[in-house]
Amino acid sequence: MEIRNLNTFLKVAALQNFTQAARELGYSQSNVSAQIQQLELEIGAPLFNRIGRSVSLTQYGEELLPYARQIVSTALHMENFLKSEESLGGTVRIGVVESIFNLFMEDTIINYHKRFPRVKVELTVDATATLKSKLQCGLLDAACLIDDPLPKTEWHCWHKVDVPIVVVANPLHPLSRLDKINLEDLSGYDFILMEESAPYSINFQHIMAAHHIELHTFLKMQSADMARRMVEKDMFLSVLPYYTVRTSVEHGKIHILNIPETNQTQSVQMVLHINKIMTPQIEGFMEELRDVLHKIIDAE
Amino acid sequence: MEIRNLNTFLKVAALQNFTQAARELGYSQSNVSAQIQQLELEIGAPLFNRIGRSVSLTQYGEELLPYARQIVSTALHMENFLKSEESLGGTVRIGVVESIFNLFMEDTIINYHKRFPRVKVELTVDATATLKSKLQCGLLDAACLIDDPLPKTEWHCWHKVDVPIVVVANPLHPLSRLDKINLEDLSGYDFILMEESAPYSINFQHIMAAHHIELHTFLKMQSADMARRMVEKDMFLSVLPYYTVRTSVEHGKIHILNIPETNQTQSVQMVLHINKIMTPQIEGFMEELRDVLHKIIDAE
DNA sequence: CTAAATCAATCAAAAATAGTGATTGAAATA
DNA sequence: TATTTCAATCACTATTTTTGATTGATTTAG
Repeated sequence: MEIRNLNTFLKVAALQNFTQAARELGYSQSNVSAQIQQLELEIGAPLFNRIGRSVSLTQYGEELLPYARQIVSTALHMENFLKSEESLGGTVRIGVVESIFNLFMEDTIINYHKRFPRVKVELTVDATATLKSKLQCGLLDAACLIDDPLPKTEWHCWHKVDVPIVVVANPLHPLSRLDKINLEDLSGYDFILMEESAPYSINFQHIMAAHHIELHTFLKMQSADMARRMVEKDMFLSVLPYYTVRTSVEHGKIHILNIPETNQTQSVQMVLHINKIMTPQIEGFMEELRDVLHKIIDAE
Repeated sequence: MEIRNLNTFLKVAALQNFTQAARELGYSQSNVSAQIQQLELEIGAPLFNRIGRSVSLTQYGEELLPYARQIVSTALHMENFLKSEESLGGTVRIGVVESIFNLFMEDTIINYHKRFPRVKVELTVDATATLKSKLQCGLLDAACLIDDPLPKTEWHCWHKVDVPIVVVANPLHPLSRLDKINLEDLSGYDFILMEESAPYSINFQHIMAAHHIELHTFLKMQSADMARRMVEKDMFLSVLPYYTVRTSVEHGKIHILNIPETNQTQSVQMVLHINKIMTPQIEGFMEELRDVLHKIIDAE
C-alpha cells in the first residue's frame, strides 16, 4: 500500500479507464493493471467493476477514494513545501572581515551548504566598521567581526572566542633577535597596520600614544593576509591576530615579538543587530562558523 | 517518497537511533540507513544530523515530521477501516423460496462474494408466507419471493420479473395427448400442489373453485423441485412456475398443458420490509440476484 | 453483419529496487 | 587502553516493478 499505487488508483478512478490513466501517468497499461490488482489483493476486495470494457468503482473503491485522496494530496503538498523557498530556503547575507574570510570561510560554507542545501549565501568581505553599519541598516543579516565587546542594547553577540593580538616581524628583523622588547624599542621602525576601522590597530595606536612613542605607520590597508605576506618578505613590523600568522610562525617565516605592554586579546564574535529577526537559516550559519572557529582556534 | 520510507523515518526520528529502529521495524540496519538516504536524496536535504554516534533531526527533518505523521497515520486508519466490519462487512440475511434457491442461488452467491468479499451471507429457504413474516419482524434483511404485487405501504419491491405459471403433467399422462384442455378435464386427476403459502397454488385453487370443479390434491409440500421430480416419475399433475420445469420440458420429461383459463403469471421479486434500512450490502445482493435472474429467465 | 478498433488481462523477460550480512571506522564507554 | 556501540558502506541476493507482446472480449464503424 504505497503512495504510487494510490496515485494510480486515483487516476484510474478519475478517468474510468486503465489505458488512458497509464498514458497520463507515463506507465504501461499492463503496469496499471498490475498496480490496481496489487491494491485489490492487499485490501482483499475489488476496487473496480470491469464489465466488458467499461470501468467503474465498486463500493470498496468508493470507500478507498477519500483516504487515497487525502494521502496523495498530503504527499504532494509535502513535496511542494519541502522544495519551496518557504522550507528553509531564501538567502542569508553574511559579512566577515578579511582574516576570517581567508581562514575560516571555506569549511564554514561547505558545512553550511550541506546542512542547508536550499539556502543561498551572500558573503560580504569588508572592514569591521563598514560591516557594522551595514548590519545597522539591514543590508546584512549577520557578521563575524574581531572587536571589543559591543553594547548589548544594540547588538546580539554570539559565540565569542578570545584571540590574542600579536606584534610580528620578519625573522631577520633586528628586533627578532631580542628575547624581550620594550615598547620604546619599536620607535622608528616601519609598521604595516590595518586601516582605521580594525579595533586592534586602533588599540595599538592608543597604547603607543599613551607611552608617547612615535609610531611610524608607512602602510595602512584592509588586508591582514597581505600584511602578513609583506612582513614575511621584508623587514616590516605589523600588529595582527595570532591565528592569521600561526602557520607562518610555525614555518619560521614570521617572528612574534614579546612585548608585555602590547598584550591584548580581542573577541572573534558573531554579531546580529538587535532589530534583526533570528531565523534558523542565520542561526545555522552562526553554528557552523562557531564550530569551524573552535576547531581551528582551540586546536592552538 | 513512499509510505514505507516515511514510516521508517518516523521510527528513526522517534528513537533517535537507526539500529533500534531497524530492530523494531524488522529491517536490517543497513536497510534503514538506505531508506533514510533515499528520502534525503529525494528531498535534497539532510533529515538527520549524525554527529558521532548520536542522531538528531535537522530543521528539514523537523519540517518533514508533521507531513510524514499525517500520511502514515492516514494510511494506518485506511487499512484498519478497509479491513474492519464497518467497511462493507457484516452479515446479510436473505430469504428465498426453494425454487429460487435451487435455480439461481449458486451463481448469485458466487458473484456476490466476489463483489463483497467481506460480507457474510445467511440464507434461509422457506415458504413465502414464512419469509414475509420474518421480514416483518426483522429476522431477515431481504427476500426473493414469487408473489402477487404487494402493498407499497408495507413493502419495498425491486426488480420484478414476471414468470408464467403452468400446469404440468407427465408426458405419458392422458391429458398430455390433447392439444387444448378445458378446465373440467382436470377433474378427478391427482394433483401435487405447493403448500398453502405459495400464492400461485392458492390462485389455482381459487380458479378451480370459481368454476366449481373438484380439485383432487393428494399431496401438498414445500418443494417445487420434488413436485417436478414426482411429475417426471408418475402420472401426476402439478402447477408450477415455468422456469422450474423448463429444462425438463426441453428434455421431454414433462409436458405443459394448454389450458387458457389457468393462464397466470406471477412476479419473482425482491422484497424488503418498509422499516428496513437499505444498505449497500443488501442492495448489492439484490443486484446480483437480479442479474442472474435476467440472464437465466430472459434467455427464455 | 462483418471488419476494425479499443480495452483489460496475462505472461515472460528485463530492469530496478529493496533487502541482507559482513565489514569498517568513528565515537562513546568501561 | 580495550571494548562496545553505532551508522555507513559494500557486494550480493531476493523481490518487485515495469515493459512489450499477445489474447480474448467488447464496442464501434462501415
